[in-house]
Amino acid sequence: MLINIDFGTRTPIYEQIVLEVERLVTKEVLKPGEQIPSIRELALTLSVNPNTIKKAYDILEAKNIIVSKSTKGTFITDNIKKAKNDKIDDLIKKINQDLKELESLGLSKEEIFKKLK
Amino acid sequence: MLINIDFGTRTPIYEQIVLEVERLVTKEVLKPGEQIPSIRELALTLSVNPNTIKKAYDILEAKNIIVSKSTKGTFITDNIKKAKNDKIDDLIKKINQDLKELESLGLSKEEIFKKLK
Amino acid sequence: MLINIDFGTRTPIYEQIVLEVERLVTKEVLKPGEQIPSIRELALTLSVNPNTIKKAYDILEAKNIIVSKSTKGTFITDNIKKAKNDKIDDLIKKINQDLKELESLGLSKEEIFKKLK
Amino acid sequence: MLINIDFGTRTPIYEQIVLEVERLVTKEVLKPGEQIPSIRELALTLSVNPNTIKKAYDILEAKNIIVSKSTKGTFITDNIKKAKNDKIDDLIKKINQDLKELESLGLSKEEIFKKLK
DNA sequence: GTGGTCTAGACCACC
DNA sequence: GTGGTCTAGACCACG
Repeated sequence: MLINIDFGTRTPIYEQIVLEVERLVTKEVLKPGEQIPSIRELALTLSVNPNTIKKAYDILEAKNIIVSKSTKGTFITDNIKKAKNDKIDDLIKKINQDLKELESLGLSKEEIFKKLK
Repeated sequence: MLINIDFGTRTPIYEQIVLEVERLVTKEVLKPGEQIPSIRELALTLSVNPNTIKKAYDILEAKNIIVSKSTKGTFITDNIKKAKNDKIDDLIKKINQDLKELESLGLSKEEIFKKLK
Repeated sequence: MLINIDFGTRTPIYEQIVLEVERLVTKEVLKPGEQIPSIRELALTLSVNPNTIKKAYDILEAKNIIVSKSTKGTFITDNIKKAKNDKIDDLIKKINQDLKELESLGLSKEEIFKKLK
Repeated sequence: MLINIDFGTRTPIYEQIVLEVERLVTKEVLKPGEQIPSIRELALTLSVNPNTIKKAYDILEAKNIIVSKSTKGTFITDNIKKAKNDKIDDLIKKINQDLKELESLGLSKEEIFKKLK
């Protein structure tokens, strides 16, 4: 599982892991029903304390993104569309806030859109 | 000086102050050369420890947005245009990242722009 | 870490610490990636308040000389060459200013260079 | 009297005035026996508190660079050569320290002298 | 009164 | 244990 952790940033590691898993899910790299690494395994590959992985998995389970079946392993949930839509709404909201900010700095919509890729 | 602090948020107080001053400067509410409240004064009006204000002012000074003249007070720098341009560049960069993220989630440019205000 | 502090001088303690760490880095006593003492530890060995060490470390971090990783410790940055070159440029600049000053006092280049070691 | 003061620097104003007068004396812009501005006059032209000028003049008098004859005014001393030689020795000492520092950073004498103007 | 420095000590999240 | 934040309060030089 391709997860990037940035040590030395303010956002805690467990939160970064949550975000990374969400990212992989919404981009459909991880698909519904698919099994993800065990806590101990991921802890090793990321060089991170198992407690930290546990915390991240707990949060992901509370968000209905993963489900852990004891002794069997941990799996991606079936109801993924909601996660994806939430992500999209979040991004749209962020962009709209930034656009508002730019306009309040005196830029016109045309000027802004010219700068966007 | 109209500064709103949200206690009980993860972003530290001193950082909120930095952002608020930057906001007031980029929106030209605070103008070059203008004197801003003394450390003690702002500490009182915000009900915050003077050391916290000092830290915020230190960061703003490191960013060349204000200058502290001992025994005289603290003032907005003359070269403010850079601060404003930096802010704009930051925002544009953030938006472009979010747009890229949205496209990688399968949305077309048309779909995205329809949702923007 | 061999740091000498001169209490009872006009230059503040935190600044002396910054200079000492820079010195150790430019002289490659401290090497990229190396861990330096924790805030509390250095505070104890120098008999100085942790807040003072923190301030020094903050400045060094702003200068890209060290990075603080929460719960892990504080480390020397990888891009040290810049720090070293900055130091050299600083010194050259200082010397050139002093040379100019000496010439303006009526000394010829020959007279000056005779006095240098 | 051409004196430049940099407000907003760590070195106190009275000290800057002392240094400036010394500079003018060693460069023989101000000559032995010459009268310099009264405290009140200089205070006005520099927009500085008279107490500050007083403090600077006191120090300059203690250093035997000026002498104030009450009701007559303040004058440059006759024994100026010492002031000049002190200044030169100071500068040479500073340069030698910086040269040593540069060598300890691994630069050879040739490399250093190539960079000097 | 202004900014600048420093101490002592507390609390927090994270691991 | 680590770094990060914050408070309370003291002292200083300067003007």
